[in-house]
Amino acid sequence: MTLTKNTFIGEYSYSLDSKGRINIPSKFRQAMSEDNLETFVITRGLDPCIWVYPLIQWQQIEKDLKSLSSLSKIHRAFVRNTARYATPSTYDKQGRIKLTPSLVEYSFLKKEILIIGMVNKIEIWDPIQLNNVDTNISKINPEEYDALSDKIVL
Amino acid sequence: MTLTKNTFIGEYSYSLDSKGRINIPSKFRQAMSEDNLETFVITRGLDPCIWVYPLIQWQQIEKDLKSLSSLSKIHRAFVRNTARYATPSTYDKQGRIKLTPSLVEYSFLKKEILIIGMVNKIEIWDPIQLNNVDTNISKINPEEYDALSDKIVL
DNA sequence: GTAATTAACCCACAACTACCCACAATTTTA
DNA sequence: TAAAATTGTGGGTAGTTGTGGGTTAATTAC
Repeated sequence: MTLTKNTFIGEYSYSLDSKGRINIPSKFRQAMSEDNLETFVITRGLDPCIWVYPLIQWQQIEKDLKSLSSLSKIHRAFVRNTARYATPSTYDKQGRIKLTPSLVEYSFLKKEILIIGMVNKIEIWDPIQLNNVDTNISKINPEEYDALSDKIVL
Repeated sequence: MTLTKNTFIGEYSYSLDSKGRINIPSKFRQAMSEDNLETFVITRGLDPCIWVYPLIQWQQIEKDLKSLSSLSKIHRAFVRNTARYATPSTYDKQGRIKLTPSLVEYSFLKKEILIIGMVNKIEIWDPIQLNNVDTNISKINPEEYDALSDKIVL
C-alpha cells in the first residue's frame, strides 16, 4: 500500500545475507516503480549509515551540485565529497540490492540491519549505531525541536 | 451522521483481536471516505498512544518534512524520528486496520481499547494509560488552560 | 589466455499478510 | 413490532514477501 510516489516512511528490520545483499521493503519498491525507473543511487550518509536515493531525487542533487562554482574551496570540497561515494544501482528479481564492502564498512553493518524511510530517501542502519548516534531522539534536547515549530505542525 | 469531512470527534470502545486488528468507528470511516481515499498513516503519538492521520493530513506533514535539509543535524534527527514509526494503511472490507506489534507494544494495548477523535487525527489508547497520562484532565492545572483563552472561545 | 573470483539470474520455501466469508448483535426502516 | 440493513468480531485460504542457495555469465587477476 503506497502513498505518495518516491516518498518513503516507516522502519523495517531485515538482514544482510552472506552475499552482501539487502532486501528493499516492497512498499518502497512500489513507491519507486511508479516511474518505471527501478534505479537509484547508493552513497554514504552524513550519519554512519547508507543513503539510498531514487533516481529522480538524485538528479535534483546533481542539478544543485552543478550550480556550485569550483572557484570556492568549500564548494569544491562539498561537490567532491558528495559525488565520490555515489554508485548507481538496481535491485534483483527478489527485490534486493548489493552493497559494496566499502559502504558496509563505513556504516558498520553486521547481519541485522534497519531500513528507515526518510521521506525523500532511504537509510540503512546498524541498530547499535542508530541507538548511539548523536541524532538519536534520546540525545536531542527537546528545546532544539522548538525551533522547528514554525516549519512543522504535527 | 457525519459533520465535517476529515474531522473526528467522540470516544469509542472496541477490542484488539488476536490478529492485531482494530475496528475503526463507522462514523470515522464515513468522515474519511468522502475523498474516496480510504487511506491513512498510523504512527506513535507523543503520549503513549497511537495516532492515525487521514491521508490529506499526513501529506501536509510529508510536505513540511521535505522542506528540511539533511545538511542540518537537527533536521535529520527530526525527519528520522517523525518518519520512522509511520506506516501507511487502509482498512479491510470489515472496516478494520492492522497494527504492527511495535505500535501495540509502544502504546501498551491489551484487548480492550479506546478510540478518541482528536479533530484532525484519531488516537488509540489503552484505557489505563489514558487515565494515568499526565495530559489527563485530572492532572492538568485549570490555570494552564488560561493561556489558550486568546485562541479558543468555547 | 586461462584460472579464479565476483556478480547476475533463477528456483525454492517458510512465514506472513491481505482478502474473503460467516455470524451475532445492534440499529434502522417499514 | 417485525423485517431489513448495518456494524463489530472471529477465523480460513490464497497470494505475497523475505531469505537461502545453486547455476551460469561476467569480470578480474595472474
